[in-house]
Amino acid sequence: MLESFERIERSFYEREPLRVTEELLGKYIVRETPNGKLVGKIVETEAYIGPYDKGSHAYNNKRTKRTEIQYGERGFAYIFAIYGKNVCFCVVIGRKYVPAVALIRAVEPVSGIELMKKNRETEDIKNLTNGPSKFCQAFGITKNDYGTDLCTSQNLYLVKGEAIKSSEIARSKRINIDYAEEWKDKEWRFYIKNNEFVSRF
DNA sequence: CGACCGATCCTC
DNA sequence: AGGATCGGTCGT
Repeated sequence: MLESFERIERSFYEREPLRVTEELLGKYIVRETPNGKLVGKIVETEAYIGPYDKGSHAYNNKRTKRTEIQYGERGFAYIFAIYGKNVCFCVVIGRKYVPAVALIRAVEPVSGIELMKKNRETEDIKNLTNGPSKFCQAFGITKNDYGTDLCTSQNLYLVKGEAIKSSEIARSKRINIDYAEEWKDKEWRFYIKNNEFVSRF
């Protein structure tokens, strides 16, 4: 299935942010753990483009300890805590000093499903990875993974997958950013049509 | 150091 | 539809 298992190189991320966000669909995220390997196919993403996007943590170039990684090179992991126990996983896709990230909102479980069930404490496959924090929980992603270089890490990385036809891709407004004023209506969310692991239909 | 609040999830 | 839950951030 993953014969090629070719890691995504940095040049993939070094392109126009919305295009990268869309083309992450169909790629695979791999997590190596002492208890086994977890693999998921990315089925839903969102773009956050800091300098002018009021939905972004780095809006107006806000630079704090949390957002610092967004100001570095592309292909690194931006992970943030939200609502207590939860974290979300993003990939830095803005060129140096220009904060921008692609949020991975949902993946389709591919392998390591038993371990995902254990991590999520549920047997319901549909409920393992169909949300940004659910997927992180299933994959054991924590704040410790903040700043990981996805192009060189042995524990957490992205690999090439099937190209998704544009006719199979849907686009919409982003989720849960009502505070973002005029930017909340930007259609910067991408997902694979009719995929049952997308967070919301 | 206290207060506010969220790129969510879960249960009702 | 509403509560849980706590780290990041900022103001005092």
